Formats: sequence, structure tokens, C-alpha cells
Amino acid sequence: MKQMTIGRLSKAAGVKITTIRYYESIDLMGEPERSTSGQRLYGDEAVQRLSFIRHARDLGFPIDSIRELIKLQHQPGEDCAHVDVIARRQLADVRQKLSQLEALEAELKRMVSACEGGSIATCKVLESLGDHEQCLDSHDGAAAAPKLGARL
Amino acid sequence: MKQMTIGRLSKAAGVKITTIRYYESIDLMGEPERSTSGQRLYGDEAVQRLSFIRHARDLGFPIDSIRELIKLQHQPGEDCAHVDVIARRQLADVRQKLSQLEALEAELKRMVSACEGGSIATCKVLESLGDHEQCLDSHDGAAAAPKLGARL
DNA sequence: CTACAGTCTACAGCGACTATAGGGGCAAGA
DNA sequence: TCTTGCCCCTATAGTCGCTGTAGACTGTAG
Repeated sequence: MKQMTIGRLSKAAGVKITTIRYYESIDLMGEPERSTSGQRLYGDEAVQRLSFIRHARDLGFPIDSIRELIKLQHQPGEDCAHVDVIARRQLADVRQKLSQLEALEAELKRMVSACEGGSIATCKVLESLGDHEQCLDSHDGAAAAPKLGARL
Repeated sequence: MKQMTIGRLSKAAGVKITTIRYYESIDLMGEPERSTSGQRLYGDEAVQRLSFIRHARDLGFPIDSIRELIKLQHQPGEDCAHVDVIARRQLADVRQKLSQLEALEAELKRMVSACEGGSIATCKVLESLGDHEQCLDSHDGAAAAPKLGARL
């Protein structure tokens, strides 16, 4: 089995070199072997693992979820219910963000289409932003929805 | 015109005290007057400004855009074309994120509904994640789409 | 007077990287 | 042999938009 350097792994898995090193630093990727001069050397299983991580990240799974998924992968006899929970949690998360973004899209569209190209003084966009009829979420309500804006 | 402390401003505008101080530190809010004991004292115009900022943030405008918008507000004679550009940019941004999230939603839904509750070894979810047919974005393409995940 | 709520500053932490600085290693061409 | 140029190394700081913490001080109600 021939080994590859970090650059080749990076190309093979589609993950930047710096990101691979970052994943190693947070123990998401294990420590690889090293050449005599200290360069990292990876085998093919590293490509698999990194591709898995990348795909999960592309889907918005947070690192901690990916960590859980990898741990579960190594227990093939177990029930996959836990995996399902993680995926459903992620789906729910995505759906919540979707609905928030849809509301944003609607308001922004409304704002932009109201603009008739006059001067700043009569600008409908600035007017809309200044109005504080809080149409999205009542910020002082208990258990407020998490502000769209963290990861993903 | 009576002044208010930071706590009252916070309630009036729906922005946390710490966030107000943060906005001051990044020069998004100007420095307020101070009482003899050093407490910040705000007038009503601070409520307006902060509400404007909050509304724009709720719509996902990055701080730098808000800074631009505020600067423009103070030039009422100017053409509002620049404002329109900023708003449209934000709308485009939101739409791009929407379409990415929709793709994610579809794939996650597919994954989750494929799960038949067997063991980890046959788990469809893990299988999907392991497959690296990169169905979303080709990571090595030039000028890749910004990874859904930064702000907003 | 005593609670207790509100305010102050300064700094560290979040997530998931990205960028920079400053150096070493290694093969091919002049 | 030397140089060019790319790859790799470590360590640290920066990104964005806040949030949390620590420790001290102030203002007010009972």
C-alpha cells in the first residue's frame, strides 16, 4: 500500500491542506505516519475518511455530529437509530433555516421592489429598515428562535 | 430631552447590552455621553439607530453593509442607487443560500427516508455520506461557490 | 444600612476554518 | 553545483458577530 503526502490527499478528497491539518488538530482525523523528514504520509483509508467528513460538512453537519457518526461507524453491530437521530436533527436544522431564509427573501424582495430610484431622503429601502415593526421574531419572547447566523 | 441608560436603550431597541457595547467598540454606534459616574447616557436618536441596525442584522446584512447604509443615510440629497445595490446584493446572497439549503434539504430527506432501521453495517445514511459522488458542488472547480456556512 | 439590580472594563471563547510568517526538503534544469 | 520553484513544516493570529466571565463599582428601594 503506497502512501501519499498531504498535498495528494488534499486533491484526492477535495479538502484543503490547511483544513486537513486543522482536522488533525481537533482530533477529527487521527495522526498520520511521518516520513523521516517529518512529512505526513497517508494511506487510502484517509481519503475515505476525509471524503466522508467533507460530504457531511457540505451537508452542514457540525463537527461534533461528524465525530459521533465516525464513532458509530466503528461499531457496525449496533443499531443505526442513533445515526438516524443525528441525520434527522440536521434535517430539522436545515428546514428551520430554510423557513427563516424564505421570510428574509420575501422581505428583501419587497424592499428592493419598492425602490423607485429617488434620493436617499425618500428611499423606501432605508425607510423599511428604519421601521421597527418587528415582523420577524419578537426579540423579547422567551425561548427565542436561534438567530439565523451561526454555522451553515 | 431626557437621557436613558444602556439598559433602557437595550429594552427599547431589543438589543442586548453587551451587543450595544460591542457595536460601540466597532464604531457602529457612536460614543454616547457619560454620567458623572461613567455610565453611558443615550438620547432617543440612539433607539432609532439601534433599531435600524437590528432590523438590518435580522435581515442578514453584514455589519460592513450596515455601516455603509448608515453613512448613506446622512447624505439625504444623494441618489439612493447605492442603497439599492447593497440591498440587492443582500437579496442575491439570501437567494443563493436558499438554493443551497434546498439542495441540502433534498439530500438529507432522501438519506433519512432511506433508513430502514437496521444495523450500522447496513445503514443507508452512513452509506450516503461515505459515497463521494460529489453531488453538490465540484470542489475543485475554479471560482467555487462560497461554502454555505459563514455568516447568516 | 443593607440588599440587590444595574453598570463598568477587559479579556477569553465560540465554530470552522483561513491567512500569514518564517523556515526546511527535494527534484529538475542551467 | 547551484538555483529555481514547489511542496511541506510549525505556530500564531485573524475572520464574523457576537457571548460569557471575572471582578469591581454605582444607584435605588425597603
